[in-house]
Amino acid sequence: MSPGEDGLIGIPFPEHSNELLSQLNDQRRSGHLCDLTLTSRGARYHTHRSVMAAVSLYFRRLFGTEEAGGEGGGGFSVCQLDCVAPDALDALLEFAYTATLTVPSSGMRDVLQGAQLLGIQCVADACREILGEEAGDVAEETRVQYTPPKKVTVEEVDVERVSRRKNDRKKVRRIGLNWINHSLVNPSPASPVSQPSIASDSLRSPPSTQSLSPDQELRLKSEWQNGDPESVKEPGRGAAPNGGHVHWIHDRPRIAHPPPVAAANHKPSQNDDTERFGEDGTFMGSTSVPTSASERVAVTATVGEGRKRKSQTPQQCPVCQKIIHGAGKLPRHMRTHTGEKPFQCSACGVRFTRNDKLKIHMRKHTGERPYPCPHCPARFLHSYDLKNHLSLHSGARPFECPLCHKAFAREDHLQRHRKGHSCLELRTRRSRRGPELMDNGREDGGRREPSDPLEVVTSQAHTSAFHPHMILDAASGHGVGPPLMFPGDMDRGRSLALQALSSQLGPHRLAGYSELFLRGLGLRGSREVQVEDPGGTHSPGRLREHWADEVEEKVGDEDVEEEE
DNA sequence: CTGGGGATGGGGCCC
DNA sequence: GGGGCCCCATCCCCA
Repeated sequence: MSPGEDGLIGIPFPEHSNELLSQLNDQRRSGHLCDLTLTSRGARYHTHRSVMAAVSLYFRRLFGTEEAGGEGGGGFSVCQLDCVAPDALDALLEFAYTATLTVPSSGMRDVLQGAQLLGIQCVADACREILGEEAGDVAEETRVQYTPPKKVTVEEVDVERVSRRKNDRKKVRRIGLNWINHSLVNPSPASPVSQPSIASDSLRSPPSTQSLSPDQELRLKSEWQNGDPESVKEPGRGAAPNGGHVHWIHDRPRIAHPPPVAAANHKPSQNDDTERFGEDGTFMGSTSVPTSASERVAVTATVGEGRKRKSQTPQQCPVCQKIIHGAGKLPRHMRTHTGEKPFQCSACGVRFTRNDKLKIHMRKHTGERPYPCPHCPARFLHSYDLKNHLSLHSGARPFECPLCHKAFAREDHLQRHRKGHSCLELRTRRSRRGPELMDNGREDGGRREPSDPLEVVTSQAHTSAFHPHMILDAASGHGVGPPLMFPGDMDRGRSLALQALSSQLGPHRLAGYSELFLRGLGLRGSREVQVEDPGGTHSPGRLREHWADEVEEKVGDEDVEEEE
């Protein structure tokens, strides 16, 4: 969706995905519209092909090859999965339809194996996390870890005991979105040791192989179609607990579908079903994998703007599809997927993925804190810590909440504030921004464009406050604004009201009704007075008008046009 | 909830 | 091209 398109208004419904999943789960439980039956050792589970294809790399590719073979995606199928324990299969189905994996700890290993066989990477990662295993350890059937049976909800698993908490979460998110797309580079999704081999293979692969030519793709598809079931039948690597097969039984009518029009040009990269956003949300550009040096340079030019010079030879991660800039950086990045930590502290044994991080860590043992504060005796391990610390001395709080105008010294604290529910104050219409407002020395007034689409959403989801400017901006067709969102339940009515209004008036007209509409929603009025100068013109936090003012500019322009 | 320190991943520069 | 070093952004944890 592009809110920037003229005349379009985008209204996200954040609950939609949950409701959709819930509906699908209801259908599954009732057997309604189920077009796929999974069997495991006599147990039968009705499900939906589309859901399984969405959640499982195995099914995705299986159905994908069917599609490519003109067999179509409809009909009814039975898939025999004796290599996946019934309980594990049940848990994985529950996960697919609820985004929550509930499994007794004693069955975690079965679930892990099932997840790996079916290519449900995020579940496999979570299981590994719980089992305390590195990727690839699973094949070591000799490892036995007994844990008392207890219910564990993976979605809510608190991995606070694990140092790599954030990374794992990120990894899960990334892989959940993108790993499936890696099917052609990793043609053995069912292999329990596939994940580490991905990395190592990719590291051995020349960069040119990271972008598959159509021929390569077709060849790999063929390999998958022909070879992968074999690999499943022969887990060989200790995968199948019973040495069983994954047996595909076709008993549905074949519906001939023409092969995808762009099959020959279809790349296994982001073009499929994921946006081209990096882990941090950076838009990777409209091209897929850069296949030539010039293309790579072009991508670099669009992605890396922070430094003076472009990075050298961006490479695409075969796992998460992210473009990694800089020569020699891909192996470093790959370790974030493999969990490999080759750098160990000789003093305490802690391991790190990167040598430079180990070096910083060693400062803890040596007592070295190379970043001293010039104003106080404080010293810091990281330069950025010093930077943060210096803001304390300066008193600068350049990061201000656009809604409650609370100022923060650190950007991440503002982000936390905005993502949380602490901002209950709504202050909207302010006097027009004057030139004095950019008084924090930053061109953007302390504002950073949210690079992560999720961040965009959460930014708008911030608090229960309804941010009218977003509507106006989107409706006015200026287009730079993110999509609309009314995050809280209390705003749902407003959302519905907006829908109704928009449907009657049309988005263009809606913009013209800004004042009326907002007044009707009771979102303007008394606040206007108190926000005229909430902090004093020269207060440290008077750096204001980030997102709000930016869109307010547009609103003002719109108003002028309306008056004219 | 906020302030502050630490951890971690990505990018740029350089050798 | 690989890797070291550094800076930066972001996240997590704790008080």
